[in-house]
Amino acid sequence: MNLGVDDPMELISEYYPQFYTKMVPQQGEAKPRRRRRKKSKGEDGGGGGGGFKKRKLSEQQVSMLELSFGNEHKLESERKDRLASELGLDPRQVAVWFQNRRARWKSKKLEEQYSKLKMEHDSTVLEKCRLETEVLKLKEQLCDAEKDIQRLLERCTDGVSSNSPSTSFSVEAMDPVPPPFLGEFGMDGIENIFHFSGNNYVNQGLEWVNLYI
DNA sequence: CGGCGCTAATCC
DNA sequence: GGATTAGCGCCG
Repeated sequence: MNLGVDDPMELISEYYPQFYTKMVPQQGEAKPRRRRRKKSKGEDGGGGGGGFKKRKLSEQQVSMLELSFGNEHKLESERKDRLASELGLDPRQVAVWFQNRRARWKSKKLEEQYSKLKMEHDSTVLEKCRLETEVLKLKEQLCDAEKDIQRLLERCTDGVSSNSPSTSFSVEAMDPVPPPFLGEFGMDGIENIFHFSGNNYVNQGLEWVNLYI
């Protein structure tokens, strides 16, 4: 977002860097002092003493580096050396600054990805919930339709001789026990139901169920 | 070599 | 206490 630079002087510094940075003496004075004590390993003798103050880069230096980073996150050694001399820094400092900056950029991007993923997840959970209630609703409709069918069948078979084999046709077609692969949705005899009721809404509404079976 | 991860040290 | 600067070790 912020390509940075609210101060026009910093833009000028892009074109006259050596001039500009000369006016900004390193606030701690003291030339870049590396070699810092850390846990064990390779303590090269020499002057390795104690009082290293950590010099902070000046605002101008940082904004120049930011500008440069905005153009290109990688730092080829030519650019490194040029930047270093323009800013009056050790090339190593420039390299370190870019490394740290890349690390910050990466973790920021990671965080953005995370929150984006989280939002997607949340809305997916919401959608799942919505679909589950829809399933419930449709199951209820299905149940009602089955009851209607049952009632109509009973009405049909009432006045007719009960031991005629021809009367059992639809009752058997309406097997009330769902086949195992349809179990959860109880879609037994579903074609018969649709033919019978001609309920287009239910028909369309259940189309998606086919995706699950 | 330079990059990166990890981490200490330091600044604010 | 988070941000910044830097050292160290490892990898390609």
